[in-house]
Amino acid sequence: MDITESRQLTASLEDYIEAIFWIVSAKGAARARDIAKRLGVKASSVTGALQVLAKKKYVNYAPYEVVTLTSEGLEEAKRIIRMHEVLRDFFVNVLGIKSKIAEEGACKLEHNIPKPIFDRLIEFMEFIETCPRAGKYWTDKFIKQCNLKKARECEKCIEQSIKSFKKERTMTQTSREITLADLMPKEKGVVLKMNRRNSVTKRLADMGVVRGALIEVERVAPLGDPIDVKVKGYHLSLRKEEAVNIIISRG
Amino acid sequence: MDITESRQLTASLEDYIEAIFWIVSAKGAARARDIAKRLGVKASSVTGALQVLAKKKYVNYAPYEVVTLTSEGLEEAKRIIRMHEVLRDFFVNVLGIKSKIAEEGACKLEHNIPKPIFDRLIEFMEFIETCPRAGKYWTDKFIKQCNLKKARECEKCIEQSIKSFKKERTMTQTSREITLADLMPKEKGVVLKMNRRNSVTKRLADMGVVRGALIEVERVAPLGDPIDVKVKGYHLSLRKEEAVNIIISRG
DNA sequence: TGACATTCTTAGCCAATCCTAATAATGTTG
DNA sequence: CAACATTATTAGGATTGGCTAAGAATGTCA
Ligand SMILES: [Mn+2]
Ligand SMILES: [Mn+2]
Ligand SMILES: [Mn+2]
Ligand SMILES: [Mn+2]
Repeated sequence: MDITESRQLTASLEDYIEAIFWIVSAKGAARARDIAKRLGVKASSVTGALQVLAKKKYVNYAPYEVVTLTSEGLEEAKRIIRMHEVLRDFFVNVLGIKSKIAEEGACKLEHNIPKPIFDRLIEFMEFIETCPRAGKYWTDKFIKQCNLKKARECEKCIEQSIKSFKKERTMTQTSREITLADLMPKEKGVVLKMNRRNSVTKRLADMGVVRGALIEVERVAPLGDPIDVKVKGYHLSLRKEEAVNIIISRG
Repeated sequence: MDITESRQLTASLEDYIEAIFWIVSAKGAARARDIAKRLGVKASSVTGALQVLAKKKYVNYAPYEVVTLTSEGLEEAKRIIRMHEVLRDFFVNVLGIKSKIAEEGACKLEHNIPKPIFDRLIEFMEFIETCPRAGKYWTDKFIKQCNLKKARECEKCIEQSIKSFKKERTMTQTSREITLADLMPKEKGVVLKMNRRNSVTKRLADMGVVRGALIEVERVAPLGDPIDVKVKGYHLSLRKEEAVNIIISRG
């Protein structure tokens, strides 16, 4: 009925975009054969999918030539990969699932998750990481217990928990405020304050860099600029002058 | 290639089975129109699905007659509904998602979850409910925080947590052992011991009634027999003489 | 019982997504 | 550059799962 080309993406097409993204990341461009291999389909199926994706303007494609993503395609790829990674991290870090099964499961489910559930899952994972009553030790406890098929020793856990609560409390009281630029790769912090209000902070706020959010440093360039961080499943790249305006507490 | 009829079920067919189960539960038998309405498809699509399901032996079907599930169909229905309910309960009870979105999301995802992930999710939900460091108050805290978009007051939470840990510890020490038959509907307990080893306890063990498992009483018949319980997402019906052999601690 | 309404099935269509087999384009190498 | 290998596309087909439209079966009620 509508004359305009539908830009709708099916689960299958999303997987093609995802695959193309990763192959392009690794090799600069994707060939049909690479895509076929990665997705476990025949080359003729890839040609068909590419023609559809090209019509929808998600890929740059001409017969017998290599494939890249358009800017719209790149946007979609990032969206899909964010879904994939959040789910995978939940499976691995919280549920303690083995990496391979977690990847496969994430890639099956990533296309069907309602947005409110996805958003809340991210918040929940943050809550687990930052709440003093849970934390890494707590999830590890769960995973270990599952793998050992062993009853919990709550007595010990409670005692240790009370101790670490008290320690954390005194630490929190004495710890100085630092900025995001002070963190090393793999370190995490909780956003306390954003010093400037401008278009950049607004963009960050849309991505979830708000008071209370958990932020993780992924990479820091040699001269400390830019800084790659992860917030709410988004991978962001910040300039140092932006990072120093984000006041955080280590944790 | 294989001459035998495939019994493979697609996501769509699983939804038909699920729908038929609920309609039969409510009305004794399902008509094509009921199914069409529930799934939001046209009646002709239902006829097609029913013909496929009948060939695969999941439904009792003859043209113009009402539909019921075969015993294989019933088994599948229970499996699918267990998936659905576990996911829904995770979304509602842990993530604090609104019931309608949780139902829809569960029904989308239920067909694609790898078994190890599903199993571990159940264990994780049990862990949250039974670990003294988490518990209902903890998840409520998370949900409330999300809905109010309000920073956590960890100080208070920690203090209260320490207090309730100590209280729980003394309670646990003084509490007498009771059996599953002593619980009222909606009460939960953790399995401490199974007094008898026989085919019944073995069947229960397969369903997850083992030491440490969380078990919830759903309904108790007027004379206290049978007792409907939920364990690991399974709905089981136990006779009282079986229930008294399951030693639990309340909570 | 007969007319009309409702329900169900059939026939035919379409889109998505995979496949195989044949063919075309491209790359490699002596 | 010619022969051969590799890679990509096309053509044709199967399956799944929806749809509309037409008609058959069934139910209802005066
Ligand atoms: Mn994926
Ligand atoms: Mn995927
Ligand atoms: Mn369902
Ligand atoms: Mn479903």
